[in-house]
Amino acid sequence: MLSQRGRYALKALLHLGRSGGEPRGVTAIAASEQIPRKYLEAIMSELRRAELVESTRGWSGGYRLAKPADLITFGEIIRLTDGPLALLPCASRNFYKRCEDCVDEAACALRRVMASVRNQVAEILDRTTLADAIAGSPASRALLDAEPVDPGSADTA
Amino acid sequence: MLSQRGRYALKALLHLGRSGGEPRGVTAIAASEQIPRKYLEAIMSELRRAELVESTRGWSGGYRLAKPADLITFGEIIRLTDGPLALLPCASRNFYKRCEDCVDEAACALRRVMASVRNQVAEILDRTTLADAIAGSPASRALLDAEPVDPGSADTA
DNA sequence: TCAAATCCTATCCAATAGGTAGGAACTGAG
DNA sequence: CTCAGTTCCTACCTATTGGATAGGATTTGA
Ligand code: FES
Ligand code: FES
Repeated sequence: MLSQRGRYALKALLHLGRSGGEPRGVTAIAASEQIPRKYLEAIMSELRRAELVESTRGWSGGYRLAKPADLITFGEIIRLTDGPLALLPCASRNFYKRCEDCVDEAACALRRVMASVRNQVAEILDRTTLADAIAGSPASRALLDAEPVDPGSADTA
Repeated sequence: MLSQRGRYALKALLHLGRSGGEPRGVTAIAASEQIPRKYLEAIMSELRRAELVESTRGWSGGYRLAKPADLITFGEIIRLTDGPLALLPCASRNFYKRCEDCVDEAACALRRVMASVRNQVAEILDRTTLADAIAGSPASRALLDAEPVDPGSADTA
């Protein structure tokens, strides 16, 4: 399960994606998405430091996406807020860490299974963008149907 | 990421699966898998209460699997030790819980994406058994081989 | 009877999640 | 210039959880 913080971040970013390029204030987002205002403030600050959003202060300031919505993937957001997608450190690509107590990593049965899980998860989350989700997620729908992916069709961005 | 506890449980169960039907004591498992003995003791107790393993006490006692290794799936183990497979409560089948702050769940873009992730994860974990993993995971290998193209590299080799 | 095993209850500690408080700094409208 | 509305920053709080240990009661075969 991802953290509430991560869920809020995703909801806020989707909100921004829906709002075109207009800056939206934290207060507006918080009210609209039912997120505690002060908490969201901290989250947006983190997203800004990670350069997923840009901010303008003062008068009619607020936040907007730093990139087009079809260039921001769920994968990068979740990795930012919740860390690894993998179920085990040894099965993660971006946050790899050795399992101290596993004698032979290459032969570890557990790791093999978890690596395949990670691959499937990353496949979806790194391909699905905010724009996809907003549009009704055509990309993830293809994956949802559990058909082996046909490389020729269903091109995203 | 799953908890250390969950990882220990999986390692212990795999160990039992490899040991045929002979009971293995906690001390033996702990030493062999490099798990803190007293901690593993508590974990095994939980697995027994969940009827994944059976125990015999006294002289040459220990634990053994309560069912054949090809009838115990990773899914049920992980759900027991770490709860939901899904990334969001609203995307979980077995631990479903409504998102209080989401107005219209049926229209929630976030939920759609997360539901597709959950389906893929459950697909693997509910099909892969301890026996599969021990045998070199033929089931998960099939899924692993379905791994499509890397988004960053040249398409359709 | 004794040693080895499971079983049970109670702690303990550090880290994290989730959130709040209060205010400094910026910025356009008036 | 002033002011309201905004982001920004630091600090703090509390409950829960993860990970583990302590100490012993209970069972059981050699
Ligand atoms: S190497 Fe990570 S579980 Fe074995
Ligand atoms: S319904 Fe769960 S995130 Fe919207």
